Amino acid sequence: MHKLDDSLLAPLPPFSRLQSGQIREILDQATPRRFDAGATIFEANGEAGTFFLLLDGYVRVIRTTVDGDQVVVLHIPSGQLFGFAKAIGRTTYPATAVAAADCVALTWPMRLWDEFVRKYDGFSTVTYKTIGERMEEIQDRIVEMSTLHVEQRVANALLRLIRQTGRKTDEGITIDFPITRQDISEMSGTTLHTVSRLLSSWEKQGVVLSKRKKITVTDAHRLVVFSEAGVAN
Amino acid sequence: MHKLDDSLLAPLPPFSRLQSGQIREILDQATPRRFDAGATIFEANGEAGTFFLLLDGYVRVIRTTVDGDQVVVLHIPSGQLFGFAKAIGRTTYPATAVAAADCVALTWPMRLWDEFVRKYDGFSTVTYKTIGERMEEIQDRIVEMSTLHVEQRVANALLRLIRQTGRKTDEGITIDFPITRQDISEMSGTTLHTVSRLLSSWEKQGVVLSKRKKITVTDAHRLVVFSEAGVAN
DNA sequence: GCGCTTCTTTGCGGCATATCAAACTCGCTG
DNA sequence: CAGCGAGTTTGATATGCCGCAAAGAAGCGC
Repeated sequence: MHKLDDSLLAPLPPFSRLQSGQIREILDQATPRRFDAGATIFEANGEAGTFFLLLDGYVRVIRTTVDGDQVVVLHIPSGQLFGFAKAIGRTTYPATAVAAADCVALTWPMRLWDEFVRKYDGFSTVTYKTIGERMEEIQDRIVEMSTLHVEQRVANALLRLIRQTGRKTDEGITIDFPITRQDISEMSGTTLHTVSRLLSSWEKQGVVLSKRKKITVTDAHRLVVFSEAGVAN
Repeated sequence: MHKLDDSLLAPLPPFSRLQSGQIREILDQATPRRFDAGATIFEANGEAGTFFLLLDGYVRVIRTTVDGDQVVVLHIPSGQLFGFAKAIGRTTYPATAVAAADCVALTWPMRLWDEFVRKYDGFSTVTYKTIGERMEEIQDRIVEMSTLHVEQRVANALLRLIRQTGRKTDEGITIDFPITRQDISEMSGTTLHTVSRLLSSWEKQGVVLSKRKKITVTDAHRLVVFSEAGVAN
């Protein structure tokens, strides 16, 4: 394993206010890890012994019900900290994290969390801002689920994906990791069948372009219309 | 306004580790305020100039959609801090807070937040624990909304209410503030009609007892069964 | 290149819930 | 205590979406 470079962390929000010596210190205590797409990074209610910084890839945070249904709570883009149970006064992880794509992450033992918060200015501020944003997002989800129809929710899920994890291509904006109809149904509280039907219909209308495990939004504006329009189609 | 007593705060989690002198300090900077049931305490996206400690009553946190639908995000019981936008890196409130019952709260200007966090040991720890708990509750709601039927969601909403804001009476556990079918429908993502039908049916079965704006759960155990049972009734 | 697994599409029927509509009841205020 | 508004109940009807079923594609390993 070659030595980790300072420039890896310097531009990221949690570390942006730190001096290069401090970043060195933090890096020296980190253990880099790889996760293959689909791998479980940590399990809900598991002992929270480690916190993570996602360097590359995407992480999907899910919860599983007693009878096996999965619900996607949110997606974490690279550059963000995750698994910081200690920051919210927990000793176990509140949800399961799986690698949505191949991932590279730095990991630290949780006991360093308090030390980081104490020693590094801005570290906790930025983290709590992230928590606030995630909280807002899941609140939006509740409002959506309570008030919108399936079509609108799926449109919103897609819009959220391209906003957070989208990559521009010449055809439009594509979701940067393999994602199935099933995944999208778990994000929007519906079934893979309904998602498939919607995507087919949207594809016919030239709003999206989809292959197996691959979705590209070609006309985000129209998709926004679908996410707002009530019953129309 | 008579002088506030130390013993008001001493037993509450955010202050439990503090010495009496510190509590005095905190109290001297507080402004007590009353809110009538139904009054708006603060508005979503409003300038977050104040944070609150609820001494008595219940606060309902809601979000309103563009077309006027309301969704209840959570209820805050007395003894908890709320409106601490600064703690999650915001300058505006993320949702609207209304008094579900007549309320008494202590209020502080938001600029004191950082000072409190710095000066008072355990203050921030306890707050972040609260945030973690609320986050978990909201996530549970998402899972519920995604996987459960209306009957189960309404049962869960009721159970949550009696757990968090319930008061024992000789007939069962009663929700300690006036609550309408409409309110419950806004908590469970359904309509007041459906809630009314469910409550009627449960009342016939002797599980709840309800008057206008008043609900008492007489058989919580059976209600748990409804919250778990799939299609049965 | 063949077969297997995983993912996707599409049709059909049923049902859980929303929606519409209207009457009823409670508790206030004048 | 009459009149009113807010909250509740209940029925009838409509429909969005799920659940079931089965057939296609697409990718992967052997």
